[in-house]
Amino acid sequence: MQIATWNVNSIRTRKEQVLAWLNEHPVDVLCLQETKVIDRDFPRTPFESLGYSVYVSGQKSYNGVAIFSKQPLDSFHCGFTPVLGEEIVGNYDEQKRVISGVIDQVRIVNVYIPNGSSVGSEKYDYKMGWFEILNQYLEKLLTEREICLCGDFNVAPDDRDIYDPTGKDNHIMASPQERSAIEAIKKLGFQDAFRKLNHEGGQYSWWDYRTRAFSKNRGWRIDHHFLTEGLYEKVSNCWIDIIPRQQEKPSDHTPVIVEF
Amino acid sequence: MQIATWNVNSIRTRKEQVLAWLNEHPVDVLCLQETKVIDRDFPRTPFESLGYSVYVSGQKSYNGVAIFSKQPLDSFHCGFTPVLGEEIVGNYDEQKRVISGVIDQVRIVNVYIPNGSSVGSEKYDYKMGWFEILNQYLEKLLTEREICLCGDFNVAPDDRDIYDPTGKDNHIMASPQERSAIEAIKKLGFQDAFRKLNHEGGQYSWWDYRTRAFSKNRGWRIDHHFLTEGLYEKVSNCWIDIIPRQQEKPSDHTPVIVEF
DNA sequence: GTCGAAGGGG
DNA sequence: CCCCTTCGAC
Repeated sequence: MQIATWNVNSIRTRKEQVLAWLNEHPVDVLCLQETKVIDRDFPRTPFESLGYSVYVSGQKSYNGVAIFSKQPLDSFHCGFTPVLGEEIVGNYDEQKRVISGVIDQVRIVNVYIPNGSSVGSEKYDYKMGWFEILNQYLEKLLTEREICLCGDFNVAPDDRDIYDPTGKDNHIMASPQERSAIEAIKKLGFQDAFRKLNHEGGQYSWWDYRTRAFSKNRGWRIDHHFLTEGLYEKVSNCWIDIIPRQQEKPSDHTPVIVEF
Repeated sequence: MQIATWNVNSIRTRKEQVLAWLNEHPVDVLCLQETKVIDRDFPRTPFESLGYSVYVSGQKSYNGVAIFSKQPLDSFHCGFTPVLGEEIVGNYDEQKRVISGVIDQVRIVNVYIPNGSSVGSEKYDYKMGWFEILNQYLEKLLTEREICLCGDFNVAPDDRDIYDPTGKDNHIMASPQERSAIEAIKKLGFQDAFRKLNHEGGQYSWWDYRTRAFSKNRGWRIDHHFLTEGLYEKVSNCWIDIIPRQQEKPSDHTPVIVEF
């Protein structure tokens, strides 16, 4: 089974590129982030024509997640609330950042973790609060079955995951507190699929548009698959496909694919 | 000599299509309207690389005209003021709608005539006032040499030039007053090059984006070449190329070419 | 429908 | 740098 994750930065703008990529890489599951479209306007049909079942949870302008799956998903839900209840979740489901379903007794959890703006900002606090809810949500789901938790985490787990880590310890996506949140996920029993087979740095999944970072390969590895032990041990490959980032009008992220 | 006119609805957005068209149709002169860009930001270089001299008169967001010419232009000017003086022109040169130069003893006058919004509106009055100044401007230039007056006139000269003329006599681009303004130009000695060789209706140069008018061929012929007698008698062909209007992300207008 | 602008976001 | 929205224009 191949499961890919890709922050597409607007599915309507990236539709043709995603279709072309799926034709070349007919993965079993594709998890999308930043679809930026309400469910009614999601361009489902072309992906359904490719043989995918399409599951979406979107909002206007911002955020939004989706799962394309060759097999229909079981036990599908959106947001934290169906698992944790409104009491615990509060308003953390207002932004559409979580979508999940089960395929072959594996629960896929597709997340778009808040960016956090800058360390210490209000949005940073929201990010950290979001991680706490995510932790509780995962704890509940772990009682059921194996989990593939993937998506855009907006965190580079360690210094190998940044083109130049010097002076980045107070930088968003690299602060100790954000990395602790990743460690907490690992403590639950999740392991970084990419790091099973790739031990070197220098492989990235996101390059900032603003500084023309891609042409200088000033990237970050912030898109991940975190797997429970039963899946992790079966991982045969995990790689980043930078080709889509080289196209005309690309997303700032590029797909990451795990195979097990 | 071939002279084309094309309202491109933003030269920056249409750059590649105009380049592709010029490669297929290496006309001697291309007159553009609605370039929608200040002169500093006009993408001159790709057209110069094709062998054209580039003359521009643009403004931010709206209007804007340009001439591409295989031979450099003589006696080049922009607006009415160089010919009529500020006294007569008033503020009619604030909007960039006129550009002119001489090639092979022929004066090219490229115009983007105001749309006029709706009959009786303030913008309609501006359009009619603009026609009056144009008339005076042409009278002056007629003392010099033959003239090719071309561009987007925003007027369908007669009922053959509208897909369905019924009930259009109070419609913008078809009102008696606008058609009188075209008649006044003819009275100065100009003749509609397209009508020398095409007597039937049903050939259009503009189709509204809004109503998907192109797919239903609900068009208007509002882009013209008006020629003085010495040129008109030499006209060997005049045709509308609808291919560019069939492309992806087209302008709402398509090129019209005269040959003499 | 499509354009450019302006403003918010990353 | 690129996306989205809202706006006026045609």
